[in-house]
Amino acid sequence: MRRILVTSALPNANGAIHLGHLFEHILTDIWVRFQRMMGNECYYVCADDAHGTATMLAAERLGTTAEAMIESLRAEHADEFGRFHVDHDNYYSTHSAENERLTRAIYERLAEDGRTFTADVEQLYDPERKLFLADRFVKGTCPRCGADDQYGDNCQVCGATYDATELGNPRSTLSDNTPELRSSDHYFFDLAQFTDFLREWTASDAVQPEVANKLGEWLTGGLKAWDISRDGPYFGFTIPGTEGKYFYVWMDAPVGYMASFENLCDRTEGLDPDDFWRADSDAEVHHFIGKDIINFHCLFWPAVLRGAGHRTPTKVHTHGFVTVDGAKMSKSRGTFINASTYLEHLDPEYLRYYFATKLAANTDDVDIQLDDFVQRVNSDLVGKVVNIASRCAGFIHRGFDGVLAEGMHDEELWAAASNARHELADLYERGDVGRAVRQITALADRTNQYIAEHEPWKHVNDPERRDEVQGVCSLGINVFRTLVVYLKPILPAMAAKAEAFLKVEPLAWEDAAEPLVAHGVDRFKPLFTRIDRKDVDKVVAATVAEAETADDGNAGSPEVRIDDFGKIDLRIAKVLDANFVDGADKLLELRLDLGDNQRTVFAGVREAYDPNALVGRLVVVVANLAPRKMRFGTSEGMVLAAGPGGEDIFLLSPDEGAEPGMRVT
RNA sequence: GGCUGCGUAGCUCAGCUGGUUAGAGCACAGCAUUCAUAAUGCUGAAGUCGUUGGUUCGAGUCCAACCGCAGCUACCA
Repeated sequence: MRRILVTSALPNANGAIHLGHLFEHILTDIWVRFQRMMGNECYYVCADDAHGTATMLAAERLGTTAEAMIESLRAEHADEFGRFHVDHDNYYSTHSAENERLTRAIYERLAEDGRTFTADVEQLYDPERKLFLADRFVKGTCPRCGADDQYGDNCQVCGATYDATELGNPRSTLSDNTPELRSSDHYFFDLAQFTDFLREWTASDAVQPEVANKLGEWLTGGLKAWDISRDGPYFGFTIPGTEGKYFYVWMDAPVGYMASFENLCDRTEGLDPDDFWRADSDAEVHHFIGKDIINFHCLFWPAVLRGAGHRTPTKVHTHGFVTVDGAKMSKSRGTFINASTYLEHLDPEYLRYYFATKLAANTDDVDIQLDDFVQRVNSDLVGKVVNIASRCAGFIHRGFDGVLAEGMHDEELWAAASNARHELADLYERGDVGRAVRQITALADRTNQYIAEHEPWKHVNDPERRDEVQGVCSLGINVFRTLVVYLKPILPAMAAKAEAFLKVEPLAWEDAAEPLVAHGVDRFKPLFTRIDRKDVDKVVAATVAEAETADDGNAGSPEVRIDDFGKIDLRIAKVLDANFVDGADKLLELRLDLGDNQRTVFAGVREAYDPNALVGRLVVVVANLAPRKMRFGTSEGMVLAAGPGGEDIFLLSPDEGAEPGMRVT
């Protein structure tokens, strides 16, 4: 028996679970369920990746603490994966005591052995927000082609790569201020020391060939040291022996796999993390990741493990990205589908099956075609596989008290179905699930042909041929049973219903070796209903609607024309009255004078302004904003303010002389 | 720009180390059938295998260039 620890990449703790995450977790879960059916001891852990500047900023925007935000999202993520039948043994967070201890221990070991060093780094700093700016938070002019509005790492126009410090006219995307150059000590992991080891490791079968090619590019180019520290403010773990220095999120994220597993071990008798992670462990560790993060998992992580005296991963399984109808997932097209939206309209097993048909052991992108999705599920599962049981069960019940025949009516067909377990196991093991599904549906085709050839409906009333009818339908049900075994890693809920129909214990892989003979089965009830294309359309429509109401205040705004701006009626208004709103911790209710009319507007400025201080002052409002029903009443406009939220909100007001009702142009 | 991968019937894909008229499923058309969640079976139509050159007795399969798509290009998670 193999002992296997499996992980999926850690979803970010500042966003919802969407199709991309589901693809990865479902494909991992299929592999895990297969291993368990084979009788292997297989643990599957994951966690939310909680750390980083982005988490900190997202929490600020929401006006809450990072800890509160990540815990509520963690619970939500775990619940949604569960509803897609993704069977994590533990869904934890990287912001945990276990992870902090493990990350520090690994770091200290690396530091003691001379695997790390410090160096002075010059970086852009936003004096207003008081933080060092990562590349994505700086924009400016490309130093090579002069294109404006480019991010701090590379130019979208000419493709040049550069340091953020080389940008012309840099500005912070967080505050729009001009950042200043500051230097700071950074801690580095000296990856180059592991070049020989990594060359060897990547040449083993630990990674797919195309991944090895990609890694070869970095290996021959020479490995750079990894900057594993960040200056505060940052949401993460502090580096031991420093002040205001934090571990970069990619230092503690993969350690989060170990931490999640350790947390599981703590509440599981007889399970010891060291059995899986010590250097000479004979257990297996498998990581499932997307191709965007192979450098972290196939260079950095194995080197860190090696340097810290742990075992290295048995295998990193890399997959491609999900596209929908041939294009990147898009909110406006309604294809950036969140788990929660999908669940409102469709059965999770539809998606699991469709993903399975697309799975291969390569890094190609996987395209979801919505029409194809509906057709494949309806035709393969309902029309072919489930149909076999559906059409045979009636005869067995009407003529034979629901009891299957003693022998196999067609030995050859039975052997084909039963023996397929060897090759299918091989395909599952390799991750070539799409090919496995094709072979499974081919078996279903063959079985439907077989039933059509023997026409049991013609002979069921002929006493001479009763045995034949029972034999044909019993074999049909037996083949169906093997198909359930083979599909069970993909369709656990359908398999459970089929097990109830067959009146058998939960099926294991080797159950396909022997048929059911002289065995009573239940009456047949539908195991699976067809997808209605209309429900798919509802998911798309709901996704579009979500995108329209979403607050994307941190995204870069598209260019607009003067007439676009003209559509917005901005007016000067005078605050007549301002009051707290019962039950709302962020809102104030404002009564505004717009010259020719008065309005009630709710503004999210409670944490920043005392209502009494607002009465009498002039503000700017969007006067033609569609009225919005809120929990506490209807808001008839929007008061303009700037700032990230919480206590840092700054109302706009006009210079002396402006009067209520004046239009802002 | 560099790099990695991909480009085969309307759609999803299979074609291993080059070798007879390029395969399957879905969709489509016709026929059959009615046991089954209008499910199933049979037959058929449909491809200059991204383009152009090359290697070879012979290339979808190897090489080169080009075109198109996706991704990566290391302090974005």
